[in-house]
Amino acid sequence: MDRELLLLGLLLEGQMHGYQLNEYLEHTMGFCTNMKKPTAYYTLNRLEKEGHVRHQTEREGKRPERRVYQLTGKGRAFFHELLRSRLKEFSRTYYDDDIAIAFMDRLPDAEVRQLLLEKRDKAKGILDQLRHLPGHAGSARHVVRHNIAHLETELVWLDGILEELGNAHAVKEVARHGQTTSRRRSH
Amino acid sequence: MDRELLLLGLLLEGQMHGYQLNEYLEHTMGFCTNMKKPTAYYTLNRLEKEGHVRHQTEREGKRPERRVYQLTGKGRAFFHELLRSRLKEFSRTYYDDDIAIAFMDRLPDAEVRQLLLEKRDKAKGILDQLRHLPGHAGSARHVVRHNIAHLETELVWLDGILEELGNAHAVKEVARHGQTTSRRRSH
DNA sequence: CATGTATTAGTCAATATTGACTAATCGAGT
DNA sequence: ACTCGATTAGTCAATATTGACTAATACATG
Repeated sequence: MDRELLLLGLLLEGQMHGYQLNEYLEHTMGFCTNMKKPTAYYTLNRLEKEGHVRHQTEREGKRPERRVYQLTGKGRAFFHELLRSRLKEFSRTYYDDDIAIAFMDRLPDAEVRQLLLEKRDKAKGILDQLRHLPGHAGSARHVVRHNIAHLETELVWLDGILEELGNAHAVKEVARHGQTTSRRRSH
Repeated sequence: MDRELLLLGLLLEGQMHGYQLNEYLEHTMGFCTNMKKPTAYYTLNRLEKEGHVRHQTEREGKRPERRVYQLTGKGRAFFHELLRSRLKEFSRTYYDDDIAIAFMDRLPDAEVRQLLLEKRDKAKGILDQLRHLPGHAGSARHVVRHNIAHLETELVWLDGILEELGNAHAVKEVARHGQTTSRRRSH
């Protein structure tokens, strides 16, 4: 993901210390990134080395020292450059789960059906979370709609596979009623 | 992505040497993974260290030595374990491009419109490639349909944004005709 | 006042990923 | 016979990512 763009974008709103940035990442931006804390610090260090951000240390009361980061002029320009380039590129998404799907015919249909039902539930859960997210303002709204749209597509696609598997199963059930044989061990 | 599952799955079909595996990855599986060569070798080494695959070296003619990899019994069991676990989990996809979308209101609408039109073209290009892919057999068919479905969703979503931007622009044009004032600066 | 738990603010070692490189052989054209 | 580009088979150094850890303060509660 575009870690640099994200951090620069957050700092564009005003200076922040590391902890605030990570709060923001995990809570407010959690619906569109999964960047972890050490990655944020790593990226901030890189941005600083390149002169896009700078920091001064401060402390509040007797709490540990903080680094308060802020954008430099160079950083602001870099943000806009990155933003333009990312808006016009399209980065193809590869779906992690596709690998398993590609090999699913290695397992008996009935078992695959059960497993995919579990997957479907989990996807549905995430979709519901997104739907009940407090309404985001501005462009963030598009991002929420984007993720909802893709999750809906995911469910429709999964249901398609499940139906195929279900029908195959039903057909087999019917066939079993017609003849007495019991077939199929699970490897 | 699930590099281990993919390599084990390929080796399930029969032994292969490194070059063949990478050919397969890049060409036959290119539509659902972007694993690169060094990653494949790295993963093979790990799988070997764990006893899931083994190799013997051979050479054909005077070509450089090859390592021919094959699954062990342990590897076969591990494949099925991984497969079950991946089929039932749902791994949330985070879209790289969302970060830029979240910040798009930092640029003037008209420019964003142009940039997103470029993005749309690129997405459409990939969709067309997928559509003209030679028909895959077995479960691979689901994977192709999966990716096509998501790309179609992507286009619909992009068109939604473009229409909003277009309309806003149109409204602005109309408004400018009606009154003389020009409103709305970006930020 | 002692103790446990949450918050704050990071670091570090281990792992994963890949662009760029090496180095040999082969085949086709000249 | 020689050269040039393609094929074959990897390696390596650099970069990116994160789980697990440290360490201090604050705050509640018996």
